[in-house]
Amino acid sequence: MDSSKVTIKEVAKKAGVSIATVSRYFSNPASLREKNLKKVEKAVKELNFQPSAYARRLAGGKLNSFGLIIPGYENIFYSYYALEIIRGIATALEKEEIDLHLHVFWNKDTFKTSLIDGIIFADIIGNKDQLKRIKDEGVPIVVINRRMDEEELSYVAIDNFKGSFEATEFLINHGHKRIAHLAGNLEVQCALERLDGYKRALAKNGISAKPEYIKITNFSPREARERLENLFSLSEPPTAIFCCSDEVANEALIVCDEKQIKIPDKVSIIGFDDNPYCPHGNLMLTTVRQPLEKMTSKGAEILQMIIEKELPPQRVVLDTELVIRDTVGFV
Amino acid sequence: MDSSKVTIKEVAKKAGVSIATVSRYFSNPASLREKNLKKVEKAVKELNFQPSAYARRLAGGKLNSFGLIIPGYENIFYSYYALEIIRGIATALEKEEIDLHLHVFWNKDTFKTSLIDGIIFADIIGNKDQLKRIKDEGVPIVVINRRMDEEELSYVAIDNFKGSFEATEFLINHGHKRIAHLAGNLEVQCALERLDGYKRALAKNGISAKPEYIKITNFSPREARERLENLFSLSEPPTAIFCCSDEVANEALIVCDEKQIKIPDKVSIIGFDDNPYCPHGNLMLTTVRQPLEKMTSKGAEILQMIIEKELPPQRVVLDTELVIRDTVGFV
DNA sequence: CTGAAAGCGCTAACAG
DNA sequence: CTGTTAGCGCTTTCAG
Repeated sequence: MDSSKVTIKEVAKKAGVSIATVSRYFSNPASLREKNLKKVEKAVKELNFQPSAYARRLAGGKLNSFGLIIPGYENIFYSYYALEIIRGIATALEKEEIDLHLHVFWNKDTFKTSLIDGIIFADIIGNKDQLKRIKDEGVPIVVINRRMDEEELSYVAIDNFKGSFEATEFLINHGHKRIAHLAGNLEVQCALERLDGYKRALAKNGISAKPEYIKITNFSPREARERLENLFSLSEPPTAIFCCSDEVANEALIVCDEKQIKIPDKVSIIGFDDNPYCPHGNLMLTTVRQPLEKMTSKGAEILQMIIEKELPPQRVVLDTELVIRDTVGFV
Repeated sequence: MDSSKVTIKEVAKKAGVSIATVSRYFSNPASLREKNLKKVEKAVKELNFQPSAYARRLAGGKLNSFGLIIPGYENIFYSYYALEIIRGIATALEKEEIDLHLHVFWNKDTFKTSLIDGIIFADIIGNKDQLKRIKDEGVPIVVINRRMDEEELSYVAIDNFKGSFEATEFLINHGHKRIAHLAGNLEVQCALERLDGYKRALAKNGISAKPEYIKITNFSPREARERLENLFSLSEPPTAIFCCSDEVANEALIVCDEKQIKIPDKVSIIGFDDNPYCPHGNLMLTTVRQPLEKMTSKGAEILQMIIEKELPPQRVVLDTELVIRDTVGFV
């Protein structure tokens, strides 16, 4: 029953045709005469033949396998974000019978491009050199969750600036003036954009951004907790906190709980992500939803297009959506 | 800069040696003369050469790529479980510079075994035929999270029976007699084992298992909610609920919250998983922790061993650990 | 529409 | 220790 060695040759023999015909059966069945088609079909079935992907690739074909590279930086790989990306891409590719070759970039660039037809980068954090190398090899690439205008590259990003701007204005429209921002690591593009959106909204509405209201958390709940302690011990504590992620916002909810600070009466909170894994009791978090699913499906789609026909870099920026729930009140 | 076409031939030419020598440089550098080694090294660097994984494989080498097949059944792929498996395997393989080829089994068996050196199955649910086919092809296999004693297969499983038994006895030792069980889908082996453990603990302690206390939830919080309503409307509602997963247990906590049923005073609850994504406000769930990380690392390790040298099926069963927190009280 | 034949890039005997 | 050579399984001209 060991069919591991079934090759195109045996199929050809069994079907009484040449191996070229068997090959055509897979690549262009319409070009076969009805009779031969049937014969090959039968032989393939009986031998349980599956063409070897690598031999195929070696001979110039496709592997039907996309790479997905996720930065290991700051445990991004262990975050909700990474999870959604993996799911989204896998789900999008499934329809096309394309497999996902998952790779985490820790610090050495060990990715083997010979195992894939194209690559999706989930953000670029600390692996710019890798990106360059792979690009130089001529491998089709799509970058996700990050604008890449400086390069000749396709990307699908999210308008973090706008999302952040809207969220902050939402707070301002509720009468808040003392608005803090728990920012992410500013080496990460989206964190920077979110900070910018926040600042811009403040500026536009004539509120000066106080440095003591801006805290870097690196997206980590634990660090967020420290910054929060800080914020609440200010002589003029903020009445609203705009957080770089739901995980951070969730930590804020917990800290407020502990301190008996009533939400949204005393403090308003907005998150970013719309992460379903962050439900805090009965309080539903007001947050900025990222269209992660759309981003991944679009990314997968673009990569396929690029591979199919040579195209100029495709650039897509997706809008976020403010999801209004329970954690913002009027001041 | 397009190095996509750099082959072993060009490296050989540049280094002034034969392609065989270049090949040896990668497979067994120690066999080269110092001088040639240096020459090849230099050429490889300058040309930025990376051997083609598929050509290598075709010629009898390894791909250094493991497949991971996750059943799509009942959205398992979208669960905490799947996430942990992916992370665990990817992390374990990273050290060995082995890549992960991720594949979700939805309903068609489309997995291409020619893209991997070996396969890890994350449970077998609805894809027994696929397992059989791949096994027949002679591909090295490890099954994770499922005993496979009926087959000649390696596996790393978890002792669900024992974990469940201990949890139920823990409840009994707290004086509970009316203990309900929210079970998972019984087509899933671990769900069945958990139910068995529960029944056995009851039996051992002279408590008869009431059918109305055993509810199937399919691991779904939404279904759990319905069953819970059911349970609480019984003339003799349970004083303790042992749940098949933390997600289900979490739903139980929420429902109790809504119904103002005090935990653990009025009802005790135990989950299964120790899923960090299920924190319910300040109440910490008492639960059975599964050693998922150990399971994945062990699985990856075994697969490597099997590939290295032909071994008889390796069978490992890991213990769970009861994590005592806030949700179980005396009756 | 079909078959023969020339590789794709690499490994692994086999000679030297 | 190193080079030569015969494939690995498949695709793709090129004739027929």
